[in-house]
Amino acid sequence: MEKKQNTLYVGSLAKGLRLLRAFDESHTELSLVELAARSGLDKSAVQRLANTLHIEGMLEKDPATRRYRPSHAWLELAYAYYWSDQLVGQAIPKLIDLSQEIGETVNLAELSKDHIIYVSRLPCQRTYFAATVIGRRLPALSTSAGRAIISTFSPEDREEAIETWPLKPFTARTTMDRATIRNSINEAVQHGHAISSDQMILSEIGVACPITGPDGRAFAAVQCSVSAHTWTRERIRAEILPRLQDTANAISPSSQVHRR
Amino acid sequence: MEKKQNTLYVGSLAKGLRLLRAFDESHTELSLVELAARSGLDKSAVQRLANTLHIEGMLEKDPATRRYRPSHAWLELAYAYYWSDQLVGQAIPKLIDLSQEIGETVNLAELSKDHIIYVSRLPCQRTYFAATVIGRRLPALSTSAGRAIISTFSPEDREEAIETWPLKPFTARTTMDRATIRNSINEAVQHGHAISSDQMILSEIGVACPITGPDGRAFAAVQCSVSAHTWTRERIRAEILPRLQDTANAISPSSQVHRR
DNA sequence: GCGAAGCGTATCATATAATAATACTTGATA
DNA sequence: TATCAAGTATTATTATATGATACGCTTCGC
Repeated sequence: MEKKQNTLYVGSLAKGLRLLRAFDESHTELSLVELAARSGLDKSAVQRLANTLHIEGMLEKDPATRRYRPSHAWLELAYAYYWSDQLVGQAIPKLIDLSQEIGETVNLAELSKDHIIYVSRLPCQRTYFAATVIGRRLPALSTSAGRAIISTFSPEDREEAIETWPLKPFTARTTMDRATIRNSINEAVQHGHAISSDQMILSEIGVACPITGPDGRAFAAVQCSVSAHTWTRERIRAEILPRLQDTANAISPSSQVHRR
Repeated sequence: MEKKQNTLYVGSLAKGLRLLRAFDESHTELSLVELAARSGLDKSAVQRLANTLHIEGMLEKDPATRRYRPSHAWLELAYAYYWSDQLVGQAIPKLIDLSQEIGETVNLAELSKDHIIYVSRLPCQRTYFAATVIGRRLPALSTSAGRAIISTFSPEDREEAIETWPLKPFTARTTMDRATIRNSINEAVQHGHAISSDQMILSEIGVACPITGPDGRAFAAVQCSVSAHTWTRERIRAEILPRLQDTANAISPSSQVHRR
């Protein structure tokens, strides 16, 4: 149809990947026609591709309903990812210590273009926003982790991020005003950490400290989510922040002993 | 080459998936020729397929070294998986409670053919086997979780599993003798839980209780990993087991209030 | 500092392998 | 029982993926 591009591009493979991406939090199992609808491919194509994915173990197929679901292979890919990500191995032990000390949920977030993605999560308190969020990708501007990371950018990059990176309302109180976000990030520049409330879930407060590279620019953040019902910003600053900051510093490559 | 099969099979897609699977714990980034070697495809094919995967955001490419790495998209797939797995959502809150109570690492494992796969992990103590293992797939016979699950099978299925399912030595002390494994599983049948030592890592003890479906057959297990340096089997039975068992029972669908 | 080897990149003629239309089967609904 | 929607199977056609080959850039050993 659309002559996609050069001869180094395998269209069938790309189409197959679109099928995988058709699954998300609100589409956990899909029928053939639903897959076709969501991927924009015709029924025949989906039939062939989904069948291939099934044979290759990438899609589970319910024999009764004929509907497709993600398979365990999707988790195996995550497993492979973890080994490939230097940061995760470095950070996990320190994150465990941290979560034990403060007794609250601790996350590791990485910058992924103009989003952040949660790479690691250590749930502690049983909170209602304790849903597993590993692999969740959120607009960087709307998260404490993203703002902490952006706060380490050069003024120009910072401004560009604030002006152009995407926003999406998740709660009624998600900040959609870029001026407000600019203030929040400026505060982060001052204090070395970012705090945000009610961005993803109501009455959730997030605190984050950037993990900086040798050049001082952050590419990840240690983040902590707590309930506004039991915490105030003041108490967070007093009780959580110091340890959070220490952990982030300890993880930052600039502070690492040079090895390997 | 080998005329794979019918017309409902898209070879290019399958080949692309083979590239993804070329990455594992010991192959975290691969060059073009390495990919070719590991996937069994020729250089040209890999060139095209890897390029496609890169364009589609499934592979990261280091501009300097030209080597490929898994991308964040691999985690997004895990995210989608979690939503599609009923059990995870049900289990997580209870697993959090459990890990808080006993203060040790708690895992959720599911049966995946003749392997088990770790679906969820709540690390607690900072142990040296605390490496993130979500998505790790291990021979069911070699794990406490696998044995706990098998122990709920009918005698015939149990025997078939013991005789035919794969084994692989991970440590010097991994049990490779099926008779010994049979004993272990028989014990699990008696007591409703399985304990194993030194199977994956030396001086690691695993305890697991099966999560059973309405038919009494297990498809998953709650598992707990502790260090043999601080725990004995007796103490595990006394202090961990009761709560572990309670948790597994609470998660088992047969015990759930009927909803949805 | 030179030659060779290894790797990534680019190009192209060819036929394989994916396509999309169509027809068949099944099972749910009313 | 008739109708419809969804899943499945088959086919001729051609577009699409193929893999051989050639080029250029690094890296290494001598």
